[in-house]
Amino acid sequence: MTEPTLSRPGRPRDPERMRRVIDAASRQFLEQGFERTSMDAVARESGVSKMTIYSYFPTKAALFEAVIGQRTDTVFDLDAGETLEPRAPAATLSVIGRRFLALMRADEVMGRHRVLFAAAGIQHEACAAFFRQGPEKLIGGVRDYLDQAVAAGALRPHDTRVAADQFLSLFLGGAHIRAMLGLGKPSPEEDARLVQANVELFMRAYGAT
Amino acid sequence: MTEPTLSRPGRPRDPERMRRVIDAASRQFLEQGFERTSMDAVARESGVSKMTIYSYFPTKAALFEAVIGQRTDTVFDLDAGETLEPRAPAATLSVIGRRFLALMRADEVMGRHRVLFAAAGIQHEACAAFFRQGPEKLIGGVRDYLDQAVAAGALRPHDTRVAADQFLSLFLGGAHIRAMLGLGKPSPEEDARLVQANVELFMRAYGAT
DNA sequence: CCGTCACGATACTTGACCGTATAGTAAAGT
DNA sequence: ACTTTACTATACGGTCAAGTATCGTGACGG
Repeated sequence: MTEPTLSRPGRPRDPERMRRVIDAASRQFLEQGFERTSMDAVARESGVSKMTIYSYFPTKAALFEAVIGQRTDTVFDLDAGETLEPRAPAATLSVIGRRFLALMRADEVMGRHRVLFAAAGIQHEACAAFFRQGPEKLIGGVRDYLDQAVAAGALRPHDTRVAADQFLSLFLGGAHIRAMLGLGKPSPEEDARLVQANVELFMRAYGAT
Repeated sequence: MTEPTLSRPGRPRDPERMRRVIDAASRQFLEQGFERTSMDAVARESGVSKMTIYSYFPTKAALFEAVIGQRTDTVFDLDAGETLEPRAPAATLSVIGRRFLALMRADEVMGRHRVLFAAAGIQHEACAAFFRQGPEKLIGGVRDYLDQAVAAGALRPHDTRVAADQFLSLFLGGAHIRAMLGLGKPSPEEDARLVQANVELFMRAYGAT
């Protein structure tokens, strides 16, 4: 908690500029990847001088890490909107599935996955941060819900951690790979059927009825 | 079926060279990605002059496509080794799961996925070819087996095509993402448990007993 | 109003890398 | 022998991009 205004001599920094840089860099990194994005292009799109960017971030990799750390926390809040009803797991899992699928179909999210997979050996810290704040947190959230449903007697999985992973992974099959390869996304109807099929599989296996 | 030896004048091509080039390019592309691989490095590693490479492939992208087309067909033959017994789906799916998991854990395969995801918007043809010969063919193979099992009365899925996709996607959860991000592979014991859990989920939902 | 810092504009340095050009050598046919 | 083709070695051209250097301007505090 340092002073918000340190009141140093000279002109203060403009936080708006920083935001514009991150926004432009985010768009370009996630759309074109790390190597194909140039600092000049980021400067041009953000309307900020390249020198200013380098005054914030010492190197291109640093800007990249800032982009990855950005917004990863706001990705997904399971409890947003509808409340998760422990006694109606089929309906609740449908909601979770629909929202997870909408998330995974977003261009920004697919871009993030692509660029981080490509950076696997090189940007270890960014990959680790993403995994913690993304997939791991999501699985944990679903697991928490499953625990409630088990406590309510509505589900009987062997292991809620494993079951949460299984449920979410069901949405990462052929259609997702196809989309990740840039070969087109499924229609909303196909996605709706996917949600239904996956919830049904899950409930058949782990339902208490 | 053209003549194997066309007997043209001049020195014949050395097929061994071509193979060495593809091998070196494959290793580097799948390990470091398209952009970070240089033609000079491929020439150095393969022990072949750069000019010779360009006499085979007009451009770097062409060499890349050749690498992708390569070996994609030999990836996975479902019927290799054990025969698939339609009356014992639990055991058979365990075998399929184990082998699919071994495939997905291979560095070469993960590299292929990484590099093709990264090439999503750029190398459309390579991505399409990979999807057809990889995931699509695999799902089709599992689906064929499920059809046999249904005919034998051992399984009752709603839709074998959907069920095959579901079964395979179960192996693409957190552990797979973690590995794809370069954060380490699970132990053989963890993978064995994963196979067991997934087969159990699948059999509970779709088993005929 | 003056020092200090933020920022823009732009040119520059440096290096990597794709693809080509050139000159010479090796291996096959006729 | 002579031609034709495959191949090596090496150097080169051209482009692009990361990061820097310089000069100028504008904003803020004391």
